[in-house]
Amino acid sequence: MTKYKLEDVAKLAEVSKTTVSRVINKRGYLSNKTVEKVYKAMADLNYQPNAAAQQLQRQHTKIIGLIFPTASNPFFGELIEHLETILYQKGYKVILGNSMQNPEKEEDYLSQLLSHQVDGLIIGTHNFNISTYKKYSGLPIVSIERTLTDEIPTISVNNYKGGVLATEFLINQGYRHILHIVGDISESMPSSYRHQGYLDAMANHGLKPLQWQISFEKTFDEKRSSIKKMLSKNSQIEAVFAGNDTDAAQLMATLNSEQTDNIAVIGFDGTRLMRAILPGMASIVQPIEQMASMAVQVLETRIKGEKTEPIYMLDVSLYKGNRQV
Amino acid sequence: MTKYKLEDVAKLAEVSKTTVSRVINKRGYLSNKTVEKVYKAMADLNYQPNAAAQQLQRQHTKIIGLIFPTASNPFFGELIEHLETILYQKGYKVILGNSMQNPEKEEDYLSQLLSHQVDGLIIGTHNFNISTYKKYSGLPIVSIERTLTDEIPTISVNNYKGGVLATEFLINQGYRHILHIVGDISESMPSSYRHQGYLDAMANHGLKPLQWQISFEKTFDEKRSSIKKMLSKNSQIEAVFAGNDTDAAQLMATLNSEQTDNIAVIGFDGTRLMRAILPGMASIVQPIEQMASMAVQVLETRIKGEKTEPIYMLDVSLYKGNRQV
DNA sequence: TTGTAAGCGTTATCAG
DNA sequence: CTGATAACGCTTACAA
Repeated sequence: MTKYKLEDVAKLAEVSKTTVSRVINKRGYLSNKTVEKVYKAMADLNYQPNAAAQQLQRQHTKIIGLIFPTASNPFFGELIEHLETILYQKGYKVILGNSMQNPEKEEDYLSQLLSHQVDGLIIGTHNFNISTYKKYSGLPIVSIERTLTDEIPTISVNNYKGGVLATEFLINQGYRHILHIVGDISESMPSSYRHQGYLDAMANHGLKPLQWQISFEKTFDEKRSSIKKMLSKNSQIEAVFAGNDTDAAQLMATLNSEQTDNIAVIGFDGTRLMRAILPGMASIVQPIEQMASMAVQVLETRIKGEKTEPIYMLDVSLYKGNRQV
Repeated sequence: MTKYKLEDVAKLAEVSKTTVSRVINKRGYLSNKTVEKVYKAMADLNYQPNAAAQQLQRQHTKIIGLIFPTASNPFFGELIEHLETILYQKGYKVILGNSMQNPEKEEDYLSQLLSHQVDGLIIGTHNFNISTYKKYSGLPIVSIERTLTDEIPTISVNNYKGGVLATEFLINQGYRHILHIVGDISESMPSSYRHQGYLDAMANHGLKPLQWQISFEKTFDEKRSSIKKMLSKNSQIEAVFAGNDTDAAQLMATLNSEQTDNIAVIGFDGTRLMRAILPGMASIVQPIEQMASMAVQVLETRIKGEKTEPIYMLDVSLYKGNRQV
């Protein structure tokens, strides 16, 4: 409420500002008597140090910036939650920015946050061409599932394997006309390898690939129309491998309402939420918590100025879905 | 990368620090010529002001703290996303803290963030007794769906009406044995009024209330066991009003897997996500975006030091669910 | 229209 | 063991 400063504490404890600072930071030699006096004074005033002053002096903020498309998608929601949890344990706070459908905002966050407002950045989005990121190379940035520049390390999963796993899961059940719903296609998205996995698995079994594109940024309403159009244009399909779980779930809802639940579906992400509320839906599960802790670990070595690998790839696994909960 | 300061820009542009500061903040009279020189110098150096120094001087941070149980629940995910979007437009950044199952963390965020690290706080959680909050009264805090102290304004929805609406929706379909799944019960949670609405609606129709408790903090696995137990102990029930959508969805999944889909279910929250992937599930929808903008609006008047109401109540509506998507 | 100097609240250096 | 004093990088009177 009323804002006290070091000086007020010092006065009350009848010592100097330096001494107070020392007891707060537990630095140097202090007599027990003064330590106690100071603690008492701090408690009496309910003193809290001014973060801005500390940051200015210490030259770091102990804040990490998180830039993701949206907090409302379960995958990002869970990722953000894990990141915050891990970072908090390490003494960091977290500034969150949602960049969805707003490249200017993304660039704004990048430049503002990096100017002494955060100690590092974890990015799971990018609406720019690589060149925009070039000027940030060398800074403590880690990217999740995006390729930004050669300098910025990427935390990724084995998307190719995921694509193969999903496709073969469907093929093994006897389906032949299998469609793949792809999201945004860009070389900077490792998720494109899911598509390659699908393509290769289909080819290996002599099957003809079919695909449909639904951009991640579309609203649910737009996605629903797109799904319906896809269904009406591909009457022969028997199974669908969706690029992510929400698309898969929306597809299942549509099939359900049209009594065509003989079409098999598999998604991608395997969040806790989706497996809890749609346990019957198969999915490729990403190790979200592991991705978060790897991202933090790599970011920390970056902050220390140490060398990191260009890419860290984690494993995925198949969740077959289970109607017998 | 290399960190430049005002002085470096000033030197390059051959003016004083003051002048550079003026052009950055567009304050006072400047000749076009100097303005341009300065802009050029800033661009050349890719200069970015030091946030800590600005904050120290200006005595505000333009950061708002958001403390919520978890980012991974769709309701909070969407709420957080809307809050971030609105706050960003108003020039604020957002520090996010998840407090779930960690009261110490919550208190830590409270005290740390309020000490000059943020200009205000939006809180959607509380693991404490009211007294802990007393010392923060008067500070720029707004709470969402929690009652903290008399001093802290609450943004809430008409939970009572929601409870009535949900219950009557089921009654009107002819169900008589209707169970209500309640979450955490505490006077500080306006959501308790959902329960009261249920109770009153049942009584008005001469029906006997039945309830089951599932704490919000439980894991999905724990919730699933609890749901199964509830089902086996209440074989006579025909319909369930769940306190939130994820519980409702998990219940539906369980019913589904046990071929007992003759039990009707209605949830509470009505997030975009849930309505998209489970369009068949009825729910009471909260106006999440409106709650976010109301929270920001009230917080801003608090920051200005102006008076606010103790409570702001928003309306809810019934989403009947729709199997014909 | 521009510059000088003081001050925001800490921490670090250097004396004592 | 403790205390002056000078930074940290910016904004803002007050002068010119």
